[in-house]
Amino acid sequence: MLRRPAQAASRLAFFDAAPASSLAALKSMSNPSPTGPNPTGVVTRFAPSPTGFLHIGGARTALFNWLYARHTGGKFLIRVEDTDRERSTEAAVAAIFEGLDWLGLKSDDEVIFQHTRAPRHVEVVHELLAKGRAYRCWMTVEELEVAREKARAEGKAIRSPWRDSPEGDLSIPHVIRFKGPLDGETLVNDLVKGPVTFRNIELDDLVLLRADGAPTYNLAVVVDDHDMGVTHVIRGDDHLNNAARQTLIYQAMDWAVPAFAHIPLIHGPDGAKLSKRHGAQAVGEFADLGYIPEGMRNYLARLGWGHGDDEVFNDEQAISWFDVADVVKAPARLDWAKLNHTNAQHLRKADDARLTDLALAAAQKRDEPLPDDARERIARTVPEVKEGAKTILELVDHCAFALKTRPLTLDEKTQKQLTEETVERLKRLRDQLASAPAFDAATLETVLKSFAESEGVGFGKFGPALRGILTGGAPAPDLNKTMAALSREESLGRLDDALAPRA
RNA sequence: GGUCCCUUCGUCUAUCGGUUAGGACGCCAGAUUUUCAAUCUGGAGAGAGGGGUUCGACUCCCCUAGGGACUGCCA
Repeated sequence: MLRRPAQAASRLAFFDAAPASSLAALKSMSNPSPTGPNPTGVVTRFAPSPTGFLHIGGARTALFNWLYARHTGGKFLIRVEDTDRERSTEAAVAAIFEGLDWLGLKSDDEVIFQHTRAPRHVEVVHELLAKGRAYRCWMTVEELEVAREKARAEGKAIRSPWRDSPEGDLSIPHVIRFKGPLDGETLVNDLVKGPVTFRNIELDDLVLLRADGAPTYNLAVVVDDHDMGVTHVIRGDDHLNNAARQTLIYQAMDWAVPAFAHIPLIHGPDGAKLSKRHGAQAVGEFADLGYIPEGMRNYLARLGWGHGDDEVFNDEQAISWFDVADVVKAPARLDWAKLNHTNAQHLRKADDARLTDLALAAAQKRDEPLPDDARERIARTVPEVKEGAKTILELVDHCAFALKTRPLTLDEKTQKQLTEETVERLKRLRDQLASAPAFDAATLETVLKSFAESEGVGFGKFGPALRGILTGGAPAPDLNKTMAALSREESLGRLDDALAPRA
């Protein structure tokens, strides 16, 4: 049932490579396995059409393909479906690869650009013609419209009168259609939906080659999937109907039909098809909102697929557990709250240095000016605040208190708390802090506790004032952590600013 | 209109003929408390409706309703 990838290799070699302008992108996007063995023979592919950004639903489709390939020890390939030259743009190609790259999904072989394979597609069409499984059709647009209306009224598939008549004038532009069987039925044994049968009479004779000689999608996918040795076609369930038509083409060519897995689309929180009004759609937007790739992968994997009670897991676990057959049949809704939670779980596990880089980059995008030592400040603060942040953007918010420069302006609430008694007490605390053996959160916790004890008061007597002085009212973690994040010098400085006798 | 797909707490899911229908997010309450979070404990919350099959149905079958896809010389 499974075709060896080697069988496909020779075919592909005969086509020219992608446009030079895209070569750089290709290099970075492909990650050919050095050895190349593929014991299970599984080959999956993600085949986006470059007419826009990488949609979150497409990203999940890519992820499922990738997970399944990894799970089976097979290959994951990427093919750009750009047969529609009018609508395909290079900007879109770049955007899609940027999204995939961010998500960490790379092709195991060179990326295929479908339009470069047009000669091969034409070749196959001529084979079908020779086999009597395709025919030339000179129907005009007007004729088609009439036929379509009639077919719709009768509840039948559209048929061309040229199907059974002698060929017309070859010099007049015409399309080439597939000659589908009129009886029997076609079974699509879908891995997700189960067996689905279509009566062949319902399936129309789809156009294989346009009047301008360009191949159409339904033909190109079949030829490319076959030539690339794709064994598992995992794609959106908007293609379920196409699967039957495509199966017919495989059969006409005597090619093995790949396994199909049609996964449901992702809907917006209200259950409607995901669109602009639901907030983000493009994976790039999720990146800008401060989600991190591993959090996104985890959330996306859990959307429409589950493994018992496991909610938060890493790639290794996802790979070992994932199976397309377990994908849920119904469409899932995007849930921002759960995305946030999942992302937060991964954020807290992420490396501090990496988070510092991400937070700094996000902070630089904001309008507020940053101190020269912003990186150092963020680096000190990240470990103390990352557990409370759901996104990188929130992480930056939580670093804000540390990015303020002296002297801080104290809010009214804090100023009111600075009674003579409190000021004197904080001065005593200042001395304790100055002589603390170390300035990490753990040490400071001890210092604060013993100070409160020696003063014979609770934290309530000086905590709020201290906090106000240290943060200027910005949200911050526990006082000991806040001071550790600020450093001894900055903490004492902020205290001195506030405790100095007023002029 | 026709063909096809889908339907368990608000949301994501578990269950694969016998469970007090489990978990997670969110929500509510409490704990903690030096702000905002985070954290911990507890709670409310579901098998679209109707028929079958069966000793027994969320699970199998049929119908209805609702949602969706396709029906292009788009992909």
